[in-house]
Amino acid sequence: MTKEDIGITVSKKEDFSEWYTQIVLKAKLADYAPVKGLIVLRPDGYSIWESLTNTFDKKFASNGIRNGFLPILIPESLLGKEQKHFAGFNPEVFWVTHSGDNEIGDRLALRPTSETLAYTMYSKWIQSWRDLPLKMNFWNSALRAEIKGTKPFLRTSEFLWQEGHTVHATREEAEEEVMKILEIYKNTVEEELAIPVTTGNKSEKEKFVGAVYTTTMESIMPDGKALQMGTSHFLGQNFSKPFEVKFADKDNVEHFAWQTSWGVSWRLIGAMIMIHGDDQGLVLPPRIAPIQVVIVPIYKKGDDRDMVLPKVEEIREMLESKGIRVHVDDRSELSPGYKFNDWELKGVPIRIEIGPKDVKKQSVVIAKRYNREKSSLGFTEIEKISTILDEIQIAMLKTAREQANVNSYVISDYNEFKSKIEKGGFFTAPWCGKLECEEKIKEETGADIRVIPFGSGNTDEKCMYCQEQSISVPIFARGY
RNA sequence: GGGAUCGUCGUCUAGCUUGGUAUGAUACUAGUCUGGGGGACUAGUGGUCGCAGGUUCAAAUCCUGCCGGUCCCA
Repeated sequence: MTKEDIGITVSKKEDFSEWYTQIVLKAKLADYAPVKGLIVLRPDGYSIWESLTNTFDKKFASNGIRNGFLPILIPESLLGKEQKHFAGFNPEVFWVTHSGDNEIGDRLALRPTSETLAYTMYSKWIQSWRDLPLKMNFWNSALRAEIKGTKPFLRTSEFLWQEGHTVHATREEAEEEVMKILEIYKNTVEEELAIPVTTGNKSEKEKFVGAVYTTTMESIMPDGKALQMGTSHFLGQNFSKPFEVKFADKDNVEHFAWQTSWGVSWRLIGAMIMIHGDDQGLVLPPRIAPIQVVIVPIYKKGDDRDMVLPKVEEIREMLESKGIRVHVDDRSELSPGYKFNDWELKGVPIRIEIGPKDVKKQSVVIAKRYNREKSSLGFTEIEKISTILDEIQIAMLKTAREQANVNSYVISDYNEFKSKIEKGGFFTAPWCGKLECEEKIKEETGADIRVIPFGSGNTDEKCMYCQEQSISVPIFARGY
C-alpha cells in the first residue's frame, strides 16, 4: 500500500460507487461480515448511529412515545394473518426451520418488520379507550434477504432501524400521528444531518404492503439517484381487524382501533456519507458528529511539550464546559500531518492545531472540515467555536439544498424525460394516476414515482405518458 | 431474473499463459533521530495463495463445485 492508498483513492465525481465504499471501509465505520449482504459496525460507525438514535429518542419522548423491545422471531401463522402484507414480504424473509436437528412445526421468520408481532401483543394490552393512544417505538434490526447489489448502509440483508407502532381511538388522531412523525423525521434529517428532503405520499404501487397509505421523505443523492429516507404509514384498520386490536369506547361499544407504523434506518448514515463526503473522506455535520472538535497538539522537545500541553488541557476544559464534544489526539507515534489527514478522513467538523508558535502568539489554528479552510483564533476567542459549529451546520444544509436544486427538473414532455433521466435527478412531471402508466414509465426508463409531494394535484396538465388529464405531479427518479 | 469480473501476509500487489510450496511495498514490533499536511534509518514478526474436491511424483498455477466482493443490463 502506498501513501495515497491510506486515504480515498478515487474521486467522488469520477467513481461514486467505489468512492462510497472506500469511505465506509477506510473511515472504519463498518466492514463486511462473512455472510453475504451483512456488515459489521465498528465503533466510529456505531457512535454515529448512537448519536442519531439519541436525537430521535428525545423527540419521540417529547411526543409521548416510549421504547420497548420485541423478539426477533415471528411465527409464520402470525406473519400470514394480514395476507397482502405477508405476500409483500415473503420473498425476502429468512426462515428458521430447525432447533438443533429437530424441525420446527410452525416455522419462524426472522422479522422483516414487526407489525404482526407488535399488534398481537397490543390486542392483549388494549381493552378500553383509556388504554389509548398506545405509542411505542422499537430500536432493533430487521432482516430482509438482499441477494444482489448490496451496499453498506444502503442495502444490506440486516439493518438497524427503529420501528414505531401507535394505536389510536379515531382515524383523525392516527392520521395526525402519521404526519407528526413525518415532521419529526424531516426536522431531524434536515437540522441534524443537514440533508434536504421532499415529503409527500407514495403511490399505490409503492406504498407499504398492508398500509392504507404511506407518507415518505425522499432525498436526491449526488449521483442523481433517489434515496428513501424514511416512511410513516397510516394503517387504518387493516391490521386491527385481523389482529383484533379493539377497545370499548366511552359509550361501551367495541371498535377496531386505528393504527400507524413508521421507521428510519441506518440508511440515513449512508445518505449522510454520500451527500457531505468529499475526496478527503467523511464530512460530519456538527450536530450529529460524535467528536465535534479534535485538538492536535504539536511539539518536539520536552520544553515545547510543557508549553503546549497545559494550554491544550485548558482549551479542552473550556470547550467541554460549553457542551462541545472534544477529543485530544495525543498519540505520540504519529506526525501532525498524519493526524490531520486521519481526522479529515473521519470527518470531524473542526480541528484545532496548537504548537509552540501558537502559544507564543496566544492563538490557535482552526481548520474547518467541510470547506477545508484554516484560520487563526485568539485564546480569548475560543468560545466562538460554538458559533462556528452552528455556522458550519447551516452552511452544510445550504450547500446540500443548492446541489439538490441543481439536480431537480420540472418536465412534461416524455421524450425529454427519457433522455434527461439518463443523467439522474428528480423530475417533477404530471401523471394521470393510473398504475399502467406508472409501470410503463418504470419499464422504459427505470424511474419510478418516489414521492407525490403534499399539495400536488389539481393541475391542468396532461399525463406525461398517456396525455390524459393528470391528477397529480409526482417526482420521478431512479432509486437506490 | 440475465451477464461480466475479481479473491495471494492486516492492506495493496508480483507470480498463473509454459505446474516444482511465493515477489515487493505498506502496516505491525523494537531502537535511534524526528515532529506545523500522510517522516527517516536499522533490525525483526507475519502468508502456504477464499473454501472443498479432482488431475499430477508435484498445484497459488490446470479442472469442477461452493462461498464472498464489485460492476453492467432487466
